[in-house]
Amino acid sequence: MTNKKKTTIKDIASVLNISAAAVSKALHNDSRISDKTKIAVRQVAKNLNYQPNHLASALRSGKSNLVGVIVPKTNSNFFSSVIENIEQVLNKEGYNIIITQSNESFKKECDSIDTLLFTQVDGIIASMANETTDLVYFKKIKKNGIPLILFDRGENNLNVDYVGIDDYASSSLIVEHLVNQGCKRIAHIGGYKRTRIFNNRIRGYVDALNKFNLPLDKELLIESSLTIEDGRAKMQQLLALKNKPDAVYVAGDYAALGAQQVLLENNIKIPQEIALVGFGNEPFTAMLTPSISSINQHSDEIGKKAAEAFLVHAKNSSFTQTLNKIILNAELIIRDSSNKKNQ
Amino acid sequence: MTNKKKTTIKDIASVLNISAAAVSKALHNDSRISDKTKIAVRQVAKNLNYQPNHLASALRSGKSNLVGVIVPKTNSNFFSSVIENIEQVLNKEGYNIIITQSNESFKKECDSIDTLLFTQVDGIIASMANETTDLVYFKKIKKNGIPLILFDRGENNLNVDYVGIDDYASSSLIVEHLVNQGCKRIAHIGGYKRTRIFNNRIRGYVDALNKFNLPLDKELLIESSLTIEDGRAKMQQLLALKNKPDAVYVAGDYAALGAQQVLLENNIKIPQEIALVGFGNEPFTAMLTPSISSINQHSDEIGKKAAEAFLVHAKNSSFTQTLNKIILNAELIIRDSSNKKNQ
DNA sequence: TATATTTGCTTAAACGTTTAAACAAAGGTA
DNA sequence: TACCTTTGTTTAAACGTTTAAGCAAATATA
Repeated sequence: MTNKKKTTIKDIASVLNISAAAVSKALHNDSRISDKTKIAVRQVAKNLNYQPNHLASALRSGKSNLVGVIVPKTNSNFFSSVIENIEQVLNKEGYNIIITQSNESFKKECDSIDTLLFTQVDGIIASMANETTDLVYFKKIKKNGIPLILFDRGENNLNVDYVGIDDYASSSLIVEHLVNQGCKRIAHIGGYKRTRIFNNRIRGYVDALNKFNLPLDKELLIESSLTIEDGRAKMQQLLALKNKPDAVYVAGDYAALGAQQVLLENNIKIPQEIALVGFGNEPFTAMLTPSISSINQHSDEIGKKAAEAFLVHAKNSSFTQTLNKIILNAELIIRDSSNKKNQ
Repeated sequence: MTNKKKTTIKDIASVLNISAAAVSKALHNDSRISDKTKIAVRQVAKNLNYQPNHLASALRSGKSNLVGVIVPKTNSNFFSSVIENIEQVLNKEGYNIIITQSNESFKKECDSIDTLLFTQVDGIIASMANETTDLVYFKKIKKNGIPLILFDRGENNLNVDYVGIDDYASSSLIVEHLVNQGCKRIAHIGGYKRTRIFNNRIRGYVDALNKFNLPLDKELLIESSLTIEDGRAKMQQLLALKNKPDAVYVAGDYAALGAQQVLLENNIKIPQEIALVGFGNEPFTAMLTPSISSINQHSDEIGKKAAEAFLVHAKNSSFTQTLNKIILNAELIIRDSSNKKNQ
């Protein structure tokens, strides 16, 4: 009942009176081992409930078969779906993933990187914390010669692989849609400008306004942490303006939810008085009343592409990490919160 | 620029002209090594950017310092917060965690267990998938002699540690509160009865009705998967009754959100016509209009206690796994959705 | 002074695997 | 017959640590 010793290849070898090396080769289907031996080895392995010691093979081969994944927080559908897809692709190739949450904290992110390096992961796939501006720890990953793949929050000057959607074009899509709905004063509750993706969304917004000959009103462009709470606060700020907007484009769904609550509490009709568009296509956007239009970020594709990008490096050990952007087209899902024609 | 060989203790040893063993001991602050040598070793280690090889020490010591965590899905605040707290406690003790999501699928859960066993984790902390009724894979963990700690969805007959809240008493708290609000027909949209925690909530509900001399109407007791979508469906089912309820207690916040949407769409006043209570205290419950009353499951405490329970086993290697339930008192957070006095 | 203890290190084996090199036996080729 | 190839295996070293055992030198004890 107590800790019986684990079965090793030596145990199998001694049962069959062959060498441990032969067992190892038989289990790896080496062409120089006879079918007879292979079958016998597999049978004994099964009988003794043999489980290969991953640590020993990892030590010998210099590969841990572990990939680290760092996300700001797993509690959104976007990140949990990305992770799920990374896991799916990598498990098939014999890799396991270690997930860590940075909680949007720079310090926690640095700790996570140290931990993952210590654990000898074969690669790191990461989306950066909101706070992060100093890239020294990500450079440390590169210095260690470990493949680094960034996604979503990660576009930068590190010259590594990046997988994400076209944020600039997404903003354009949204503004165009709102203009088509007859909106003239379109506000943007954006993320922090220092984060590249949010900056791209802001640039896309500004350039699109320009394209449609709408003036840029600085009061209508606000930076936010994009939490529900901050979405509420920034919406209240917009409602306090003398000249209110007739549409609000929020760079995150949670903040859009907060904004919507404030609008509803103030009995403002959505989309007639103020139209609302979010970003991320979290499942709840479809379930709210009114449902919120949003940008589908293709979390499944992002996860798969990121995992595949890692595998490319893992297979060519002589890799040199260079800038390699994989940009997916995003898709605007139009729902009730911005669809006047449907009302 | 390319993969320079990693520094090992041998490199440090040869620089100082001492043995590798001395270096190892110096780094572990062995009392039999002189301060002079310790200081020199640490200095050289730093200069050469030495990173201990976790795989080698794990192989030698038979411990991987990895703990597997299996959750149904990370995308709720409850699970991501439990994970965060587990990580915090375990990192301090030198452990890293590997998180896997079962996606509520029995098969995926089994795969996760196999993967974690293969990775030689030192322990597994898990919350079971909705689908799981067959415990054969969890028994496999026990058979492997690896500590198993269950939390939230995991109460069962496996005779292992369990950390969770008092679901039975929570139901009682809710029913009592609703009775105090003057409700007489209290419905319960519960989870699947086969899952112990949901069964406990159902029993608590039934017994509490009895205690307050309210009749049990089978039409008002419904099993659900507790997703937003199913919460909507089950609420619609309740509204279709000739004799509608005047309160609904939903065993999960996401389903409660779905239920609330249906109520709002039907212009039913909350809580005056129908009062609503959820379960889990997801942050969004406080942000909705009306805010939803809910049960605080103390995710932080659950995470910490689960990690501590693992550490107890890890420190006494001669452990025998027995039933050890840690049940936390839950707390009812009363908000607008069930507070008539406030309206 | 002789003996015991402490200090500070070294040696060597071990953890469980993988793999290059060696080699015997069997079969093929000229 | 003499040599080459293929087949199927063994031997031994290696991956980077940890740790029990050993030992010489310094210090303490009587």
